[in-house]
Amino acid sequence: MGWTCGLEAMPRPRFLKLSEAKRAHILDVASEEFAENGFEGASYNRIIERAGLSKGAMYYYFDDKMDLYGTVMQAAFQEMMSGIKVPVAEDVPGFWAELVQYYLHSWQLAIEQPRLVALTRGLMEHPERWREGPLAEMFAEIMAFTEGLIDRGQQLGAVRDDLHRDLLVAVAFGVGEAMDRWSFTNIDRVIADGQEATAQRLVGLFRRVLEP
Amino acid sequence: MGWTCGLEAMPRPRFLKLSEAKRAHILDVASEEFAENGFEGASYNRIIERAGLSKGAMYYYFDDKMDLYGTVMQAAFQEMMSGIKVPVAEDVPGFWAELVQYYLHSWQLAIEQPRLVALTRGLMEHPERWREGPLAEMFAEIMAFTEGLIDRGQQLGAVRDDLHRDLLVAVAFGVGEAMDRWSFTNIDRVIADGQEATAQRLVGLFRRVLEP
Amino acid sequence: MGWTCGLEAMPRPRFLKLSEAKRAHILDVASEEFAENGFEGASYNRIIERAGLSKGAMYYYFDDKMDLYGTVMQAAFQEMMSGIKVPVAEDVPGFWAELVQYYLHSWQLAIEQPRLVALTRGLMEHPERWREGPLAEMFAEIMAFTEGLIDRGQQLGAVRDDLHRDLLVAVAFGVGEAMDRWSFTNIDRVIADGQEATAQRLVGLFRRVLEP
Amino acid sequence: MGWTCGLEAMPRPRFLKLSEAKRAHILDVASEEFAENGFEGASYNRIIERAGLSKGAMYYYFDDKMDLYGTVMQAAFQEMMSGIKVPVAEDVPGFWAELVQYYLHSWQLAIEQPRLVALTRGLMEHPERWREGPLAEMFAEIMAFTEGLIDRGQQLGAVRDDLHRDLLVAVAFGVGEAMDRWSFTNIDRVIADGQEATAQRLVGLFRRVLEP
DNA sequence: TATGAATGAGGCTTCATTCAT
DNA sequence: GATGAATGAAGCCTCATTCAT
Repeated sequence: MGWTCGLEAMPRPRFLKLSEAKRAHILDVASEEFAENGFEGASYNRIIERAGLSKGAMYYYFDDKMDLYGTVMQAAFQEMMSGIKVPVAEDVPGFWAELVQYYLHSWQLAIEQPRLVALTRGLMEHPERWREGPLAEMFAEIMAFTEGLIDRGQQLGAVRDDLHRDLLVAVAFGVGEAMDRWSFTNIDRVIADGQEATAQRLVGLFRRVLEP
Repeated sequence: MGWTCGLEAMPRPRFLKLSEAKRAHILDVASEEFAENGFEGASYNRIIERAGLSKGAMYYYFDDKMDLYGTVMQAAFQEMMSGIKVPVAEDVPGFWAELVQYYLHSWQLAIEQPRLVALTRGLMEHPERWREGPLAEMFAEIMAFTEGLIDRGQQLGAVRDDLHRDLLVAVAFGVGEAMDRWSFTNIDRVIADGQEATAQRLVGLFRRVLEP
Repeated sequence: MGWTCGLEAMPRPRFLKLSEAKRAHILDVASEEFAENGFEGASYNRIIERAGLSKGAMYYYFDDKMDLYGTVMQAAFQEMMSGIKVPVAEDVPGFWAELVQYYLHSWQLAIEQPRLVALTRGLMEHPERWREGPLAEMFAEIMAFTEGLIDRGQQLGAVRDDLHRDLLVAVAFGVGEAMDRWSFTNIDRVIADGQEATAQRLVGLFRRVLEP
Repeated sequence: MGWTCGLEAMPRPRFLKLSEAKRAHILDVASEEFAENGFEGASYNRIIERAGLSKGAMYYYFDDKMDLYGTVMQAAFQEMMSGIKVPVAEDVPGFWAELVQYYLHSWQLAIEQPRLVALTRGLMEHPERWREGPLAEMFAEIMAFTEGLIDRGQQLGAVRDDLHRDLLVAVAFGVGEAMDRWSFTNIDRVIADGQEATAQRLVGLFRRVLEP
């Protein structure tokens, strides 16, 4: 199975009954606030006000601030994972090609929807906070996917196995995030150098870190 | 020139008149609060209370919350930079040895004073917030040092020059942070594998990324 | 005449059209909430939710929170009064025997259905609130019954008449409630001493207060 | 030692530094609200508003609603216990005289300051709620005093010992409360019959319940 | 110098109730 | 008959900051 299974985990029937437009508007307002301020820094009142809802209505749709946050994050998560399938590479070149695709996909997404990056960053900054609760499984899924990727690479001999897998995952994440952040800040250089060429050079960094 | 120049940049004459012990206590309490909760999440009232000061006194020493934060961060910055000299390597092996020393130094510091890590992380999470204001120059100094390092490496031929310097810096930072975070979370593994051996393996990752 | 007359006093035709099971379920949920939290502390929303009804339905069956409370209290009242007949004693021993039966009956009920006790207690705590409104007549009925009992006792010479009847009633109530509360809290002692023996000792307290 | 020891238990230095008038006004407003509505039913915002304070000021004086409640209850407790000394009776008549004095004292107080009765009633209604927390010791003191009284009476042979002490205490409390409540509601009758004569008759009820 | 009383906007959440459908 | 979306006042509490003394 793919990665959409996480979706059913947090059903909010009343919210889902809203019109697509209204739902999108609420999530848009909320995700903007959460992206800019993180969970703690975001003002629930401000979200409610900007969404044009009454207090009661918001609490009718969502249990509380955290519930809304979970919903926003889940939508973001789903969008980030859309188009990403379970790894299927059968040989070393295929593995790297697949990994490159993954990165390019997320890179593209980050450029098109920078808010997703901010949301994810806000989430990853305090991993201990989400150990339990509705966001735990999102974490678990991301981790499971990444670890599966590394495992596959090691099986194929594409990925080094002289370091702890957790460390490899952490460093790969760090490299990816740094690249995203850089390309985000220096978007004009990316365009100047050509998106394709830049991408090739960026993903090369992954191989340097991960290869045996 | 060394790295202590940052200190004079933000003079707070009234605070400096306090006794060393009192000053240290205030900064200790404040840094704990900021480290645990970040800037926005920290409660200025709580800091004042725990420091055993009156409201008036605190607002006499510091203009406001941000002013205190700046002072705390500057002290942290100074401590992190203590013992770090301007790079002097004259050949490629010397350059890597110097870089290794830098990382080992910051690694050791992170293990001994985890609060510094938390403070720095809190600062780096919202770099756009500090573009202007008292913290801007701290950023500038760190960047200048790092860029100087990279420049030196490229002059010596130790560091690749096919990528933008900013990107190299960003990725190196990302790798370093990921390694710190990992070694912090898995401190028992570090000890089990031996601190020395772990360090060797960790800094090897830097070379992979940076070498031509 | 018996004590069921109270029922017709507060007709709620729409609620009565419900099936017996549904009616019982609603009253069960509501009485639990009211028993645990009193009238003010109870959450009407919570009752509605736990009863599995829609908001509209609940407000269709009951005018408002107070209306539901009145219905719950009336059902409780009816249950408490079930099996209690108008006093018929013709002599002094018979009077005391009858009074003992009344107490034992309510004691048994309190042990079997502690919720009734909580409901009644919540009602008695703010008697001034129910001076007017649908609960006033319940009060009146209880008082009428009790006063009739005292009157009968005085006629037979079983009950003292040197104190105001209201005072006697109040004190008798107070004694009864204290005994209930005590036996409720110390149920293990009641069982240890034997329920029969305890009851005998408890009702002896009534006679001490009421006898000439 | 007397009964004033409970006082030092809950110091609120900032509140105590207020002028006597302001302190009295705040406690007056608060005690009225708590007396009328109990702890849960009372509105902290309403108290703040009626006291003419800003929100911040109130939270400067008191930690929270419960803290204010504790302070109010403690003042009430102190007033109720004022003039009550530890029992000293040496013989049976002295014991009853002392008990009568206790009741008359509290009766007088209840008539003069009915709010105290309401406050106490609100407290006693949910004893389980105060098992822990700042009010626990008030409970303990009241109980210790009452039990000490009963014990003394049993030692002298003035009080029956065929019933559990707890039961005796509970019933005595119940009788006292009922008498207070009655005399409160029927204050005109009390005056009509003469306060002295009424008191004599009322305390006679205690002896009936408690004597061997 | 130094205090600490005072502010009031804003934080998240629950409430009983209404009404268009 | 019956639904459930919507309301907005009110709940308790924390915040960074000011200012008369």
